[in-house]
Amino acid sequence: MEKSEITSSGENPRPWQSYHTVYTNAKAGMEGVDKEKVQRIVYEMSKGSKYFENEERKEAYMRQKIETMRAQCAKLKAADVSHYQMVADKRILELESTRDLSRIWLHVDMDAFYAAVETLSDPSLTGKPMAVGSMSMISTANYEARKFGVRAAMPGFIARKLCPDLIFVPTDFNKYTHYSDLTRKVFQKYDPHFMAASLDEAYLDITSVCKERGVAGGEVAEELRTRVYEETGLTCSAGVAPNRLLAKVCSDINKPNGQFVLPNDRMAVMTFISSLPIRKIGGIGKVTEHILRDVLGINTCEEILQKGGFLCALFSHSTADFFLSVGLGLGRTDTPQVKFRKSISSERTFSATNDEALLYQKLADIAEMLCRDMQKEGLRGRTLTLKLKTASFEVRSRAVTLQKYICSSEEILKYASKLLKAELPISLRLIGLRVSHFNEDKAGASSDPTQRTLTNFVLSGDASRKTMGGRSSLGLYCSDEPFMDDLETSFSTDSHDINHYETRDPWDSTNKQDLEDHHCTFSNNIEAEEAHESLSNDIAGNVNTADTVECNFNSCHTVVFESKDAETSLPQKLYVSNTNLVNKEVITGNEAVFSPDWQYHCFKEDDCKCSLCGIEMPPDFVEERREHSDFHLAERLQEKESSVNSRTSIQRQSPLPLNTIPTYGPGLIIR
DNA sequence: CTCAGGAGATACC
DNA sequence: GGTTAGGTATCTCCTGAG
Repeated sequence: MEKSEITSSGENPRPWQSYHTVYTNAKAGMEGVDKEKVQRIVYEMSKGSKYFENEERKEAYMRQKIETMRAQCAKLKAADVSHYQMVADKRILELESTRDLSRIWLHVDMDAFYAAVETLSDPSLTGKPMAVGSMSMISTANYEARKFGVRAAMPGFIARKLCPDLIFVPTDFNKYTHYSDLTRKVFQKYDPHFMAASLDEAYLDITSVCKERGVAGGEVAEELRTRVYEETGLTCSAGVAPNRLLAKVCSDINKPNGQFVLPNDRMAVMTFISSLPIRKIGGIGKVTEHILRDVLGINTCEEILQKGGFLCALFSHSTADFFLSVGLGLGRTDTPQVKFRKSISSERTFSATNDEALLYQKLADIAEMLCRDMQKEGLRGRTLTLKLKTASFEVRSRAVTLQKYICSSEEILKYASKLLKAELPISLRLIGLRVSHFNEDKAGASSDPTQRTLTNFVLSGDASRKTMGGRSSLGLYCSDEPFMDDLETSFSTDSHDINHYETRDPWDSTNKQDLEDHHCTFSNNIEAEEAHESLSNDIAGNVNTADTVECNFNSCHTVVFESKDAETSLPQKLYVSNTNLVNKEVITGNEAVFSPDWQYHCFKEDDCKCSLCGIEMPPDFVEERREHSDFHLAERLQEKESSVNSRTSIQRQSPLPLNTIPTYGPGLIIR
């Protein structure tokens, strides 16, 4: 860490040098900037503010972390050092053996995207320093503004100080989405499975294009950039390399409106990576850069390999692996087939207040916004996280995982209020809400088969393996394709109607018929006690839970049936995973292996008693009855499956018809 | 011991 | 005149339950 010199009087003549911000990192277009001046202005504008004080706290925390790690290093004996060196050497060999130089990846990055789009719609902005954003935060600055040190993630008032003539343009996502779509149409022609990383960035596997046309990656990149310009009037930069991690680094080299090609050659890669500052690597940010530099003296990727032993000694397995891969210039070369959203959130900053009525009002507004966003995508989740930022910029989060999936603003607000209540009194400047753990998402799909939910059981189609001494579905399907389990989660979006018995509300003590609630967790004792009362009223064990399902279900089924969504009344389709049966028995219009209305069979109209097992449920337990029916459906599937057991070939394929593949907003990969 | 969940931190655009 | 975003993902560490 660079230390500012201290004068004999104890005064630090250049205190700004030790004020580290994210925007001191070199960015394209900022080469000629007087960094010292920028840092001084940033420091002076920030000094004394609550934000600044918080940054200092964070900085102190980081320094402490660094000290601790240095001490750890110092404690290592010679024997430890050689041991970890061996561990690292072995790991490096293993990682090296995974090197794949067969693919050609292209990373496209639009130049100052938002700013460029704004200039397109208002040509009078051309040549003038301009930033998209507000006085509190800037999203993007054009190259004229960057000359002054203005950049993304910088507050507008500081930017204005750096560049008094700076023009501010408010963000307009509709506009950016429109242009983003235009660029994506071009990308699609080069790689129909391209990965959109955000509105303005994408990864394309151009291996086939290069082979088919007998041209080099650089030529394809040139052509693609020209076409993007023709279609949109916007320039972009590109990087061509053997993997995505390197392609991303390469696209930044000749920005703006340029490209850089790294050949698919091990020597070329190693030479390229050796002198590369670690901060250029995606995933290594301000903090990691400082830690690696101040603890181990690592500045370049080459030095990562030299310090491999220490990295293995200090960091977790996965983190050390990541660092070593970076040192070797390795990165992902596969094309994930699906990538699903794992959470959805909404947050707002406002002027700090401790007025409780006001805070609840803000909370209600956010719950409403989040609910709207969730409805757009038909999402329901069971974990709700409240995010708070205090007036002193301290960030806290409080979460609760429910036994049912929620999506209405009333429900969100109900639980969010309880979480907030426990924090009062408090002065806040931000409130946020996040919902995660969507139906059967990856995190919800327990790897413990005894904890699997009914849906998971049906969807994964692997039920039999448990009793047959086989491997879990993850093991079978995902051994060499890590995204296959994502594929399974894909069904979750539409599957909330065939669900398990986790419907109880930990805070609803009026629910006398609640089922067992072993997995619910609470964020604070008050609520837990309240819920405990409720739990004591439970009639436990009166219904078989999904956990008890015995599994003789051996892969290979696609079942499609429709039901009505309880909230929206919209028909919901559920696709149960499958293989051979896909073409033979199912996809014939809306026909399903099991009749669509089968799920209601075990409860006759107005009858609260299950015709199959005799269990009774109260008249208003509509949802619960349907879920109970689903349970029997699973049993039927199981029986059906045992009769077709001989068909074992597993050819996983997405059972989602094209038009049902959900599309997501910016930042998500659409496959 | 393993797993799920909670909390905080980090990173990227 | 004061003013430092919003959305998503991932990792680590910790804790309680089974």
